[in-house]
Amino acid sequence: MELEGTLREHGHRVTRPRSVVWQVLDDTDGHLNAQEIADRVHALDPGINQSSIYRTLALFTEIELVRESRHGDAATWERAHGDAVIHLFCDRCGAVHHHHAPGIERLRRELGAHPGFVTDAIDVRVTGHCAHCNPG
Amino acid sequence: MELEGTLREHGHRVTRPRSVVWQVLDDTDGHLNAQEIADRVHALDPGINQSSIYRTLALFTEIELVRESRHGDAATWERAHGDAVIHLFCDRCGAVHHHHAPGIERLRRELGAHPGFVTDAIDVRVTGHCAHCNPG
DNA sequence: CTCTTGTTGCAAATGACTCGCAATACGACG
DNA sequence: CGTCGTATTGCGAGTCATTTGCAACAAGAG
Repeated sequence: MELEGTLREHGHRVTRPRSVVWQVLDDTDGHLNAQEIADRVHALDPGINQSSIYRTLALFTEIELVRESRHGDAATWERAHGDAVIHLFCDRCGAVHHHHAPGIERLRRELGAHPGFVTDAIDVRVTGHCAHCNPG
Repeated sequence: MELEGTLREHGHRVTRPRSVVWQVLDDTDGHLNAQEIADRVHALDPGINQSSIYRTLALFTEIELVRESRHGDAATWERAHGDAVIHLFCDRCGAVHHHHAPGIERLRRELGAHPGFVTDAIDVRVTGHCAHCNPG
């Protein structure tokens, strides 16, 4: 199991909050904010504390099980995924879509040639609106 | 003068806080956080209130004189600039470098062909470290 | 089963940012 | 240049998501 292995690998224990938070994120194909995560976690186990959820998300982010994004003042979390994915933020409905863009590898190569900086992660974020969220 | 013109254009007045905040941002070639902006503003005019600085930054962002970024939980502001610039965030010293990348236009064209989403702005952010900030 | 120590739940604290409101000062107009 | 209407400011008091201190708890090694 991915969760248990990664936790152990980093010297962490497998606990109830961690299992449940992971279950929620692993079941979701997209971004969730703190409220949404808390709601879903509490649906599975109402006894889990909000602080523990935050602590768990911070840990998962650190060991790269999940990815945290901030867009404007909204924080969201999603299962970690490779770089070659563009995030499309809809300014109308707030949804975050994914778009696979192999061109990012080309960008990475280009940056590799940039002598002043050593690239770690690339995050491409596009703002705009979904086709069905018509311009207001 | 760019500031006065843009403010007037949008029906806003030119005031002391706005002039001073603009002077600070316009004199800086890079990103500043709220603290740094406040310090520099107060060096020019200690009487300017922090709330006014925030309100001014929000206004400038809205009329696109400046650009606000969030990286992790840090908010920074810089003079607005076109899309074809990549932000390089150094995880060690916190600096934000710019890298001109015309390839972004190609990406924009590619996204234009994506039927489900209408692109507004593209923001490419790279994390890593400056060449002189050696890996720890 | 026992013991060590990483984790949790709770409640209080934090801190960046926002807001309400009376006082102020832009800048249009005469 | 004065006058005036209204946008904007300064101030202090909120707000609210997230963090933290700490005693109770439980994972999991032996």
